[in-house]
Amino acid sequence: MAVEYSGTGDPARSMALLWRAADREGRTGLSVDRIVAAAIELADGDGIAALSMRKVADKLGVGAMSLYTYVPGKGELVDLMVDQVLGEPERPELPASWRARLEHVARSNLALYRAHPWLLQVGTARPPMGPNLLAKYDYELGALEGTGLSDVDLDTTLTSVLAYVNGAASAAVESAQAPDRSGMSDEAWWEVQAPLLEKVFDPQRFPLAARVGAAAGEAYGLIDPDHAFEFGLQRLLDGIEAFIARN
Amino acid sequence: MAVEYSGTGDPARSMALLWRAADREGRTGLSVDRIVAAAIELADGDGIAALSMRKVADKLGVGAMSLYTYVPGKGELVDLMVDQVLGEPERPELPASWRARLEHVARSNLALYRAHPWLLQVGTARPPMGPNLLAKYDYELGALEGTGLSDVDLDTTLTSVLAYVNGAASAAVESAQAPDRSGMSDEAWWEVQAPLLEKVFDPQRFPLAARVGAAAGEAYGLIDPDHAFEFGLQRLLDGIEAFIARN
DNA sequence: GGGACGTTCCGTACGGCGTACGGTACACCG
DNA sequence: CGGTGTACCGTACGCCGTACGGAACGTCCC
Repeated sequence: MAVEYSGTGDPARSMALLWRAADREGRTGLSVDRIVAAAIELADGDGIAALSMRKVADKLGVGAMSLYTYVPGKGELVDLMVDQVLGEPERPELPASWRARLEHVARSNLALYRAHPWLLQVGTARPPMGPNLLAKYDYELGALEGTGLSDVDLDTTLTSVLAYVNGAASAAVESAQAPDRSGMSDEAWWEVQAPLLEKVFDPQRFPLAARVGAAAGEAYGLIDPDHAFEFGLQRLLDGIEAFIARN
Repeated sequence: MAVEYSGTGDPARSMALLWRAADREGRTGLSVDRIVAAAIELADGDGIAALSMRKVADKLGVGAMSLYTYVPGKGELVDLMVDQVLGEPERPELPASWRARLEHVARSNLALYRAHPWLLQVGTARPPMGPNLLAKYDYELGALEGTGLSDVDLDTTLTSVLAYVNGAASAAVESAQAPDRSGMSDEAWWEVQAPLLEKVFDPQRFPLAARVGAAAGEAYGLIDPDHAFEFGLQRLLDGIEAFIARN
């Protein structure tokens, strides 16, 4: 397994692609849009590890090298995929309370990660400055409008919430994928693991881990990653509420 | 870039490796420990994308296939790397206040991610149940001891903090790596990006993004990812404090 | 000392990857 | 109909993880 980073090619070319300047269509009907769509479909289904230029090309009934007429390389293709899916979530009028708005933003991001788990693997520093990223940023900032926070605090607060969502969504999404990926339910996994662990783990040495681990295992279903997501989100929003109140 | 998942081989073999049961040393001095150490060094330096069995073997002056005498495959090797680095942080006696303790836990995890950025890319569902993971869990639960929370809430609260740290550390670490990886400072990157963006971005359409983005850019240095990390952490802890108080 | 055996080490090979390079075949313009 | 630009893509290179089978070695028994 490795990690996908952004394209490092000509920034002007990348920007033109993101904003679909000079969008052509070849004689076989190939286009940037179709390539990006096929790539997203592949990554959604089999994970980003299974995304290859050859497979994208196969899916489109085209030779692998034909893709390079439209896209400079795989890095740039991933950038395009990212901006593309960032445009998917509907962005309805937001409710009146900032807290309900921010909750909506958080859950909508979770849903996006759920739909496209590979988003969690692509770097977010130096993001692809596409139209959908910008629209998303604008929309999400709107959640905090009217709270009286300074512009800088607005950005920082949103960043913190998105950081939390990223981390909690990682746990939730991975946990949801694990059974499929491994062909083993959580229960089955534990049934294999528990007796092995028992042989090497000394509860005397780590009493807290033993006690709390057992309690957490017992309560599984009540405290799965989805509930952990909501719990942490509410705590974070409580803290933000206090911050807003005292500002 | 792809993503590294855990080994999917024989769980008993994996467990034996993690706990170093039956640790041998070959005639060339090869051993699981030396392989894991070499792999960590490679991943720390060049990222997990640059970690390959052949490079690990080269580093040890050994043929690639020799590694497979000690380690079933790359997935298991990554598991071993993870448990190994989880054992690195010192775990001193914790301060008296739960809040100071939890802050310590959060910052210590950030430091770990900084030291081993590739940790952010490996899946955490179905974690490798090694000695150091368990020790870490036990130690970190200790931060919340004495707060009066139930065992289940203990686990959930810790999970939430770690989720936040994971997300915020992703941003901080990637942002710190970006200049090296791209050979371009943040300023240089913006100098290239800004004029391109100006051509396609309409501030009228996204007034909030334009205003706040400008303010955030202006304040950069004051609100870099490190400060965002601390800001969000304090908000989250504030929320947890309220939760503890009302429990 | 000699032989047998188990383990360690690894050369080779297979199927996959991203993509550089250069050629072919088509659409369009004159 | 001929010329030109571009879309398409076959081939090849250097990587990857690892299956397979053989070679080299340490150890033990006779």
